[in-house]
Amino acid sequence: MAGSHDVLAVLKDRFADAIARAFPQLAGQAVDPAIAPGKNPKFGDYQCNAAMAVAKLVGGNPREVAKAILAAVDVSDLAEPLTDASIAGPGFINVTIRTDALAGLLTAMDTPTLGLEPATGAARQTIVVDLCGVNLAKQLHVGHLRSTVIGDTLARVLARLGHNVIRQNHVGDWGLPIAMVASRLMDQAAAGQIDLARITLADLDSAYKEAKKAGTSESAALAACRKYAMGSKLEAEILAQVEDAKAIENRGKEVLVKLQAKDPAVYKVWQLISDVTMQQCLATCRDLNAIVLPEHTAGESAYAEALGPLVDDLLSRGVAEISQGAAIVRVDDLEPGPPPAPPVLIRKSDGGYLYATTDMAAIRHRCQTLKADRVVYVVGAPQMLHFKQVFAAARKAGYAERAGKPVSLEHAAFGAILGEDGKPFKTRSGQSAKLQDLVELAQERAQAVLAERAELSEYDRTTIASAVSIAALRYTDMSSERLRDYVFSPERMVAFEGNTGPYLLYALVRIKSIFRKAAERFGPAESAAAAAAPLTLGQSAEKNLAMALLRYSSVTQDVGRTLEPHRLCAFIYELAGAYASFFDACPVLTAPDEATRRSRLRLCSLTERVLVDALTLLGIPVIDRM
RNA sequence: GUCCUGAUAGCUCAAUUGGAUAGAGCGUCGGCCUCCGAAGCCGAAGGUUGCAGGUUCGACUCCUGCUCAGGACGCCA
Repeated sequence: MAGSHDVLAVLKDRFADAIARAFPQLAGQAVDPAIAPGKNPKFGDYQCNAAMAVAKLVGGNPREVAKAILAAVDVSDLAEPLTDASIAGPGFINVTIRTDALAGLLTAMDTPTLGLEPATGAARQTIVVDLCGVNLAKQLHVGHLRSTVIGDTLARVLARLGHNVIRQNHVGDWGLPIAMVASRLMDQAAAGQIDLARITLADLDSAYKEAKKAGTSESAALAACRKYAMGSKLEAEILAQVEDAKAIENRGKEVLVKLQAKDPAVYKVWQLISDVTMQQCLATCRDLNAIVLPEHTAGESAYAEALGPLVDDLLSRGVAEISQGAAIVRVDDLEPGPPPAPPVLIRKSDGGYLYATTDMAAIRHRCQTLKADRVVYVVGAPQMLHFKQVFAAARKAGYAERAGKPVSLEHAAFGAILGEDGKPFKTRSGQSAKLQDLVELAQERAQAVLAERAELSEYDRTTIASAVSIAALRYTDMSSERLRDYVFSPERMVAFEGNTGPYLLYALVRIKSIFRKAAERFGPAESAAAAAAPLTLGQSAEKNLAMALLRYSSVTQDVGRTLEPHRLCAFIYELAGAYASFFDACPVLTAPDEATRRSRLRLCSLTERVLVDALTLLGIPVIDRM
C-alpha cells in the first residue's frame, strides 16, 4: 500500500477523485488520472494528463475539462495554488509541490522502512525465482552472470517488498551430455589417464567439449560432405569417424540408463561431477555477492522420477496425445492470436524424456508443493518460445494453479552480452568467456585504482576492491533494459567514472565521511540531534534531492511488477546525482546556522539510508570509504 | 520457409508504458579544489528515433509494409 509520503500515489487519488466528482457520467469507468512527474522543471513537479482522455470520453474541450478538474481537485495541502495558468498546452495540469509540504512528506518517509512497507496478509505472495541455471561439467560463462545477478536482484527486491521468495537453481545435471562426460571420465580413469580424486572443473569442461565433439560433429560433416558431393575417399573416412561417434554416443546412452538406475559406479562419478561443478559455481556466486546457496539447488535430476508418471497423467487425461510415436501437448488452441505455438514434445518415440518434460514437472512442483503464487524464470531470451510452450502446456494440464487461482508464470528473459565487435563476448583467444575471468578482471581493475591509496590497510583495500568490482559488474549488467543485448567493454570498466556502479558507492562514502567529520566537530550527539531536526528545503538542490528520495518506494514496486532492475539502477543513479549536486551547492558542516546544518544532515542521513537499502537490493556491498 | 527480439547523439545506453523542447554517461570543448572526498560539480557542441505509410489533439512508444542485425523453430539441454 502506498504510504502517505508517496506524492505520486496521493496525487493519483486526489485527481481520480476530482475527475469522478467533476464528471459523474463517467462513474463505473476507471479513468486513469495520468499523473506523471514533470519532465521539465518549468512545468512544475508533477502533471495531470487526464483532461485530454476525459474530453474524448465526454466529448468536450480538453482545456474546459481541465478547468473542471481543477475546480474539483483539492491539493492545497501539498501544492502551490492551482490557477488557469496551471493549465498548459492541450490540457496539461501542472502541479508544483510546496517546499514545506515536501518537507512534511519527507518527514513521513523517515521511518525504518523508508516508506517502503512490506506486503502483509493476502498481498504477501510466495514467489519462486529460477536463477543461475548452471550446467554440470561446464564453467559458468558470461551468460550465467546475467541469470545470476538479475535473478538475485529480483529475488532481493521481491523479498524487500515483503514476499516469501524461494530461489531455485535449476541445475542442468541430467541427460545424455552428462552421461557422456561420465562415460568418458570412467574410460580415462580406467586407462590411468586421469585421477578422479584430483579432477577440476576445467578438466570436466574440456571433457564435456570433447565428449560432445566426439559424439556429434562428424555426422554434420558427413551431411556437408554428401551435400557438396565430395570425393568418395573422404566420405569413407568420415563415415568411419561417424561409426566411432555413434559408438561413443551409444556408450553414453548405456551409461545414461545406468545413471538413471542409480548404478553405484556411475552414480559415484556423477556425484563427483556434481560436487566439483557446484563448488565452483557457488564460489563464483559468492564472488558476485549473489545469494545462491546449496539449499537453492533444485536440479533436473530432482524431477527424474516424476517424468514418467507426469506423461502418463497427461496422456490419460487427454492433455497429451501420441504423434509419430512421440507424446506431445498441443498448445495452439490455448494461446490466442495468430502465431500459434508449435506442440510441446514431452516424450520421444524411443521413450526418453526432454527438458520440456522436466520443466513441466518443475512447474507442478513449484505451484503445488512450494505453493507459489508467481514463478519467475530468469533465463536467456533464446528460450522464449520454449517457455511460451511450456507455460501453455502447464496451464492446459492444470499444473499452474493454486487454490483454484492461476499462478503467474513469467519469463524474465534477458539478452546476450556482446563484445565490442557486436558478436557474443569472447576472450582474446576466442574462447567463450568464463565468468570467473570476468570477475577477476574487474577485481584487478579495482585493485589498480586503489593501489595509490597508501592510507588504506591491506584488508580495507581488498574489501573495497571487491565491493567496487562487484558494483561495476552488477551495475553494468543491470543498468540497461533486460531484454536487450548489451555491449560489454573491459575498457569502460577501467574508468569507474560517470554512470557506473562505483559512482553510486562514491556518493555513499562521501555521506559517510560527512558524518565522521560531524561527530568530530560537533560531538557524538550531533547525528541524533539531526535525526529529529525540522527539514527546510530552501535551495533547489535540496528540493531536487527530496523529490528523488520520495520516489524510492514506487520505483521499487515498479521493479517488483515489471521485473526490470534497470529502473532501480536509473533511480539510484539519479539519487546519487541529486546528492552530488546538493553536496556541491549546499555546505553541510559549514552551513550558515545550526538549524540548516541539522536539516541538511538529516537529508544526508535519509539519502544514506535509501542508498544503502537500494544498493543492497542490487547486491552491491556497501562500504565506508573507497 | 514460419515466428520472436531488437535498431535512438561519433560510441554505450535512457525516455516513468501515448504526453509538452527525446535525456544521461563516455569522448570533444570551456569553467570549478588554501573550503564537508575532483571516482565529483557547472556549462557548450552533438538527433529526420533504420526506411515508408497509417491511427489522433499528440507517436521513440500503437498498426501495416519494407531494410538490416541477432535468435528460435517435434525426437539436444
